[in-house]
Amino acid sequence: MTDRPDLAAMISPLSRALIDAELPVLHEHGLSMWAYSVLLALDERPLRTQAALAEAIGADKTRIIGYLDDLQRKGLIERTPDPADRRVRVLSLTAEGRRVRDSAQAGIRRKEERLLARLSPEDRRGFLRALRTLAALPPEEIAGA
Amino acid sequence: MTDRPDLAAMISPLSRALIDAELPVLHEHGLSMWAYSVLLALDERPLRTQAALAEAIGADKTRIIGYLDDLQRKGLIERTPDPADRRVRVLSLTAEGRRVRDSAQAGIRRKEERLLARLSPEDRRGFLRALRTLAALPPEEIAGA
DNA sequence: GCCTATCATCTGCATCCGCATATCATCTGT
DNA sequence: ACAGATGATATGCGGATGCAGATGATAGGC
Repeated sequence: MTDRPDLAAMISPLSRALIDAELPVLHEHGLSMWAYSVLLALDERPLRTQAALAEAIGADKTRIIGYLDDLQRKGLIERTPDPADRRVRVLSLTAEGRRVRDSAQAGIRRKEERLLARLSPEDRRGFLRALRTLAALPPEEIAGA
Repeated sequence: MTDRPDLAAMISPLSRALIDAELPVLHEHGLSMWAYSVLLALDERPLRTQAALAEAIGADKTRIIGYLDDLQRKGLIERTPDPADRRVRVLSLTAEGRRVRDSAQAGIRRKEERLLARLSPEDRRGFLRALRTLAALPPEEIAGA
């Protein structure tokens, strides 16, 4: 029952392989991993501050600035000064940003579907459900137990 | 059906959180992640060359040397010159190496069990089976499709 | 015996990362 | 009005990483 390879020993190389597989897809769309993460996070809901964005995608708030500059320069996001608090730059996706996000994500999905096709329907279902559950946990909960 | 977060977007942060959670456990045993990987790999089967080891655990063959030096200095592994080919250093775990590996792994398992306890039995089963399947794939297979 | 390939090792380079610090603008509570 | 907190930004440090040589020892094919 408990005889299994370490979780991390299976997950980490898998994560690395996934990223290696998907990075070329993103590059075709002119995106880095961080840039793609930003587009994904902003699509779910607009964020009011850059610090909140960094927090949401697990990025360093100082390192993320360059990526935001890039995305803004390419017209994929907007940084609007918040009239209610002029320190804050409200972040939002442009129509073009949404388009690029959708087309990049479609490419990613195609790759991932071909991977998931190797699993039995039950395993696939359990895998995805478990992954959602675990990915939703705050890191402290994982560290704590 | 296909409406789900990107695999990589769930797996990568999870992998990161797992590592953050487990690193302190390894450090209690005086091990780094790479060192622990080495112990795990050598326990499964002794490897004849260091290049093969590096390949097996996805490490850089030049960067791994320092970790091997450390492990050898601590008496956890042995690097024996191969009489049949004196260029080669045959790698093996010492009894102490096995002991440290076991006790570190027990700590890791405890943490991981507490995490897996959050899953339903079916999801847990599917998750682990899927993980084994996917982790067994060579990276090229993941990249290729 | 000689040429080429292989193994372990060292070194240097460019990159990325998390983190800490500092600056400037601006907001908020008193 | 003033002090302290907060947001965006720039910068530098230390560590880790992938990668590309270069070297010395040794094997193996011819």
